[in-house]
Amino acid sequence: MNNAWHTEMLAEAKAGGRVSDRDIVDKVRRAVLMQRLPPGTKLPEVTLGEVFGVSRSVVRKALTRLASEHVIDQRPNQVARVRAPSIEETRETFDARRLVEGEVVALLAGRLPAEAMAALSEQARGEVAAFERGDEPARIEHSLTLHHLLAEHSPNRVLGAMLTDLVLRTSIVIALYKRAGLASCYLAGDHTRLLAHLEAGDAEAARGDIHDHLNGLEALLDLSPREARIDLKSILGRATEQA
Amino acid sequence: MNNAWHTEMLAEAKAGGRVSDRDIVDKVRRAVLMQRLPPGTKLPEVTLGEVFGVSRSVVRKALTRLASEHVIDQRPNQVARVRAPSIEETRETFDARRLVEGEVVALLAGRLPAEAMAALSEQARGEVAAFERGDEPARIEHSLTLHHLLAEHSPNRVLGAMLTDLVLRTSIVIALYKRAGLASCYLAGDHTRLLAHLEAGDAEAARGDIHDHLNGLEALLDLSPREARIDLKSILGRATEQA
DNA sequence: GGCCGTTCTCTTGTATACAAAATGTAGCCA
DNA sequence: TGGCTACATTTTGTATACAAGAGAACGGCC
Repeated sequence: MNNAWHTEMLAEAKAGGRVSDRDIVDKVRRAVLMQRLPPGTKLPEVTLGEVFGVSRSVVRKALTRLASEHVIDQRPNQVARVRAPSIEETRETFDARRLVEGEVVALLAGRLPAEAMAALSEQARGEVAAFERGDEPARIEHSLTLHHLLAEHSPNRVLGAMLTDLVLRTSIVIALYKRAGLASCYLAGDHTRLLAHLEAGDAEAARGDIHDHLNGLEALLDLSPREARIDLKSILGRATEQA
Repeated sequence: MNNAWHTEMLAEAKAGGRVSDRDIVDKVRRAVLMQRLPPGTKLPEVTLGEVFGVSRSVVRKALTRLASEHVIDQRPNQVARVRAPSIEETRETFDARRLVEGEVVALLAGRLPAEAMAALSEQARGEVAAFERGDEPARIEHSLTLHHLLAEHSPNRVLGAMLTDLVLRTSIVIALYKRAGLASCYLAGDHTRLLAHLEAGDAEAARGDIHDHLNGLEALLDLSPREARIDLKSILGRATEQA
């Protein structure tokens, strides 16, 4: 039984002091994003409770939130499991994000205050630096932050909230379906180009940048049906192994 | 203290036998949609528990789900309240729905199986009939079902789920901001026209139909800022009245 | 040897008890 | 009269106990 993540999370949890359901959500989400919790991993309520030092009440609330974020699957009378989005859903998630993020950046073009542009540029620069020194986790962090900033600054907050969700979901499937042997899902220049068009106020160019960026990202994934089956098997294998 | 809805819900609840969190979510959602629960109405956990004959555990789960559906506001250490979307959010919700539903119907054009088309037509016909006999609740029901069917048949299920959420949210704000004295928010022919274009497979025409339909709906609302203040006052008045 | 039913354990579903926070109220003082 | 503080009530946050269901292991049977 693989329960290495127990001790890892416990260490992080203790450092922060008291833990609330939000802490659990953040930690689990991060662990899924970083693939420390592979799809299919069971997340029993008592176990999580022991790990974080809280009762099942808090854990249950956290699990409910994680389910609404599409991070885990929660079925009645069954242990919650880390979700394994299908190939089909992956494609649909990318399509949805193209639509929503394209609209958001089009709305955003030429409207971003200087400080927001500066924050975005900082993330873009940080991503380049992290890539060049081979620090993939840090690069992902910067890239995620950049897109989350776009979502936060969306003039349309409803679309912004949707984008936040879609960014998380695409990140999860990228980690899941990243072509084996690929060190990084970095697309040089994409973010810089987008930021330039945003500052110039060219809405359609920005929308095009987003489309190109997401197409490029999707092309880095291995979404062939044959591989999908193999992946499914390994997921199921892992699931029983950790039961 | 106005607690008429207690007895009303209780009656409905008892009829169904055992109640689960899903039942509570459905009933409260419906009540909000039908404006039996005006914005600002407090929803204390114990009260709901007594009404439905369940403990706070179940109620809490239901409230969490309702909050994730944007039906209620849940703040820490505070009683849950029926949400009152602002004028600004109303406009943004309509914009988001135009984008998403437009894309969904564009994807759907020419791809709907005969049985699905038949189900959609039936709802459209039912809406006309309900309008003509002046049964507004039934008309709303048919209209809602029609749009939910569109969302369910979306080839892209991620967008479909988003559309389901947006349909609910727009329905709530329509009920909220409907111009006073307007008997119905019915736009004759809109749904029929859309269905014709869907069957003909004209994606862009269908997208246009959705844009027109939502523009027409939005035009029926009273979204002037001056009125907004008055509405806010009345909302606050109601909230204290029912405290 | 393989398949099926039973039991047994583990996990979730629900209810309740207690603690903490916030709100509302009354009384006091300037 | 107006505002403020202290108290009382209400309501949520958390933990725990018990019940019900699902899944796994075991034994019997074909």
